[in-house]
Amino acid sequence: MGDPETMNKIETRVWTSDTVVADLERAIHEHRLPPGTKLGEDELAEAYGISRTIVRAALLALSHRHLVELKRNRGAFVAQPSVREAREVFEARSLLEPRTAHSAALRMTEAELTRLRSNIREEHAALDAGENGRALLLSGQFHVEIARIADQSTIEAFISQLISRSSLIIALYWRRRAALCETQAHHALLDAFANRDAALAEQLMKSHLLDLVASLDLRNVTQPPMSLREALQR
Amino acid sequence: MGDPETMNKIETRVWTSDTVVADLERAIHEHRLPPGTKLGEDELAEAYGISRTIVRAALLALSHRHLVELKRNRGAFVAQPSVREAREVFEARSLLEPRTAHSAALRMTEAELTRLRSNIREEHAALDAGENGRALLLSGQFHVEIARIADQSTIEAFISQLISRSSLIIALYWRRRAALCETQAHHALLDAFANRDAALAEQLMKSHLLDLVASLDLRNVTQPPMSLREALQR
DNA sequence: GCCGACATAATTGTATACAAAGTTGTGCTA
DNA sequence: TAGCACAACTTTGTATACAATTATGTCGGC
Repeated sequence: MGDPETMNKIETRVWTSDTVVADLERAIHEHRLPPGTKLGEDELAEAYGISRTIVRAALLALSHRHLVELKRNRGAFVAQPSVREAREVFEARSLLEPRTAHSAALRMTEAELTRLRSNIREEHAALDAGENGRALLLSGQFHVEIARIADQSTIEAFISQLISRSSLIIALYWRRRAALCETQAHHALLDAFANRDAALAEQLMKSHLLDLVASLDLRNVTQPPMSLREALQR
Repeated sequence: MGDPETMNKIETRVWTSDTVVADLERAIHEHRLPPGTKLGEDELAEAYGISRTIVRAALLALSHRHLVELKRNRGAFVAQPSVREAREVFEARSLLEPRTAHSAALRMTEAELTRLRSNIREEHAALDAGENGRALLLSGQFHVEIARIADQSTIEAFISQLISRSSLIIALYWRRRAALCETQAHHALLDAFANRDAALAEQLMKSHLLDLVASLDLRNVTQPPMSLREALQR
């Protein structure tokens, strides 16, 4: 594919294992790299202008977060969560996020409220601009931000992972319907936070997650591939 | 240090990244590798009879589980959770494990009950034999087994990680007192499971975790090192 | 005698070479 | 022509060589 210039990322930046992980995770979260996409080591190494060593470390990290599936002697692929895994992810979220929202409501400061408000605003703007991937990323960041405000970095790390995996789940199982319900739920949560109503925030988060699961098509039919690309690469 | 034979692991076994991770994780969990221990790459590579490539992958995996801390250009060390991190780990456990015990109670079969009973028996035997490390490992496996029975592999993975980290926390902050309370709590849980009393199991797990935190000395004094070895290697 | 700078050694970070496994394409046979 | 076997190619797995960074030990100056 042409000369290296065309496929390289920003030339000046130094890519380390962590920055490559962040870059790939973002791309996955935004659905620029859909589930099942092959992530060849040489391909990535050339794209980032680094050696396979760093790429492998990044892919290993992503596989530990269940965003990438490593098949021995076959390569790395963007993960394709099963229906089972999808249910499990949202089960885990339902255990973690409502209580975390509760804690966050009690610790919320004005500055943090402002941050959340601007997040919702950006998400809205992205939706209006038709940038669905970016909107989904921002929507996820809203949830992670709440965990951060709760000041529980361990739980935050779990939630962050679950949110990323949720993005893959949405890519696979989302049934196109109302896209606005998301931001509405976030608005409601924000009001609860603004009023420091922890109990309400907890309840709203719980409902929000149930709504999310309900908006998925988790019947076992058409389970694994859902795209012809997968049919040939597995 | 002498000829390679003396420091090698079992010669016949083929060590892969995953098996090395499991081996090291077990050693950490059993306190054979106490917090702060330097894990040199060449040292490990020679011990396992593999190259540094595999060792690095293993250390990377362990760092993602927060069992090993990687300091750039300094090396890998068995993690030393801060008081803050200790509190966070048990906060996360308190969100995950009680509900998981609830689910497990509803799904418990006779075979699984037998497994849990034998686990408690082995833990008792280990304690009697003075093998505290092994007892701690078995105690942790009891909790992970419950998550497995609940049939939620995603939550199980989180709990498994938290249990391993708890082992480090116990190594650092355990205040020597009653050592038997552990097995008593597990016995009580077992009875609840045997009676399929999900509500009771949930409550018992909640109490058990509170007792565990209470048995730790999480005052901020003497926080980081706690051993002279650390004083010089950081 | 104590402190700082420089040289040396040890350890980790990265790239690359080679080996192993898998995939694909071709040609032979039935 | 369909199916199988073999060979060439591609991609990943592992080891190792080299570079960069940090730690250590020594020497000289104050």
